[in-house]
Amino acid sequence: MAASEKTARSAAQPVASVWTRPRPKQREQLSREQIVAEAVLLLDADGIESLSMRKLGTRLGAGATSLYRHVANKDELIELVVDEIYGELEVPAVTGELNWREAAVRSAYSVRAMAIRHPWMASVLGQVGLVHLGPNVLRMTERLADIIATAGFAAEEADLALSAVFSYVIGYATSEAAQLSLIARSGMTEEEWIASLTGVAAAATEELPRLREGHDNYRGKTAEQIRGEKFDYGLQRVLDGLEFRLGTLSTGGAAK
Amino acid sequence: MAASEKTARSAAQPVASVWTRPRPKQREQLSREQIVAEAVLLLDADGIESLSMRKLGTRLGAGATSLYRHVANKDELIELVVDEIYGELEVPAVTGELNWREAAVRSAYSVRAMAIRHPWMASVLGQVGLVHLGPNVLRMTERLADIIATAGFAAEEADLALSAVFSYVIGYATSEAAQLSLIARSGMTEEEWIASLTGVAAAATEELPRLREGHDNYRGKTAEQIRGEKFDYGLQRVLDGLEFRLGTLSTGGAAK
DNA sequence: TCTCGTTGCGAACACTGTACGCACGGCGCA
DNA sequence: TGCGCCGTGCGTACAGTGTTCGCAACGAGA
Repeated sequence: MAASEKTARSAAQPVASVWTRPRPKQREQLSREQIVAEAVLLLDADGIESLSMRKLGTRLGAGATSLYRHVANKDELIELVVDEIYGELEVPAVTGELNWREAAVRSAYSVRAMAIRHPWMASVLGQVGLVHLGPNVLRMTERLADIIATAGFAAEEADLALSAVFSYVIGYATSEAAQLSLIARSGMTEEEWIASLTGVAAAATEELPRLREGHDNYRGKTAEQIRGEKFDYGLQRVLDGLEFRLGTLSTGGAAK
Repeated sequence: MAASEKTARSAAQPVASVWTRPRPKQREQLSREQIVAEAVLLLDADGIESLSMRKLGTRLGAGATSLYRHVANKDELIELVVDEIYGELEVPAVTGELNWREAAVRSAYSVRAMAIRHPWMASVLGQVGLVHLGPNVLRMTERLADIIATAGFAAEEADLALSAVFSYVIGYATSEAAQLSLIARSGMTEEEWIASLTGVAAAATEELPRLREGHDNYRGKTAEQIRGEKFDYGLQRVLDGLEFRLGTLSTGGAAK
């Protein structure tokens, strides 16, 4: 729109009247925060492959290349966006009423909710890694480490334990998110999608009895229920494993 | 271009000699297998963002658009590539000498090795999901389900247990792979990269004591050792959790 | 020998990320 | 008040991208 204003100005109205002047130009400043926020909106709405600098620019009422005054790269923009999203996570502190396991469970569910809210994160995490440490990522990691430490892990083991839980949660959540965004792109509901998929795979699974067994137990539950139960089951097993390890530590036996 | 070549040919060399003939044209048939294999080579060498249809075409001595005779899409190509890589996994069967836990460990290590061999898989898995079932993915999943089943999980729980292990392994391996490919792109060695990173983050971690603690325990080990130990620790905890669950099942108590 | 389906491929289109240089507005200083 | 400068927006341009379309050439079958 800025373009049309300008060409109209110079072509149709060469006279420099006050009224046809370039328009006070608004000059409404862009800001990095604004850009990141709008990028999140666009990503949530249309997914990762629809994020282009030009589209983002016009959404902000700005030219495409204006963004580069506030952001070095598209890659840098994505890093900022990732950290922004990590800022949404709720990692509770361990208190008298909330033991470490409950705190860990809540944090895990917060991560999963984040992945479902922003399914494009799945495609982005594999590219950017988890290590590009924005302030929010750092803060969250610190608080998670705190939960693990209060569980009773010594400093040299806490990092390992944290990585165990986090890997499970991220692995499950990103798989789930990737699947959901795949479904969304297909335009079906989740149940339709699963039906069409099992229909196609029925022939293939004939000589794959185990998979067939697994799928038969899902009757009568919504797909969302299943996903939730699956997540919780794995999470409880991981935490069980860590608690078991704590037990062997306190009784003096050093496990492998 | 073809037009100019052709006119040049017919103009400068109107005689239809055997040697000046249009070239037997080679016509060396492309095949889907060839294309996928070359794509894997290119991905391994230069990473995901260097995979373009034109580049892949020229590598195969073919025009860019010729590939579309054998592959519908770039997306479809990537699906094929993913399945191809899954075909590399070694998932042993449970035997008398190899109990389920050992078989699971070997499978897990095979997945991790795959992710390190092909770090671009990390960026791709988040986009394509794990569900786009090529034959190799199906076969592997079936064999993993088999391992879990022989562990003693009933049909309705086996799927949950499988998902737990798989999520952890995928989560860890993709994080690791993403980190490694990030390092590779930076041109440093892994140790240099870590050093530069901790240097930058030193100021930030001052008020984040837990993170600082964690990092101090890594002295005297190579980065590769650390990654390996971390992976193994989490894996053992997940398997511990599943074994614990098996115990509560056999003694009759139904856990939450 | 002729025809037909299959395959390769050049040209073209709509987009992408991004470098460059110009124009403009507000701010500090004379 | 005037002036110059710096930060900002943005038009233009370039090299690449995925993909479509239509043409040309080939091998096989009639």
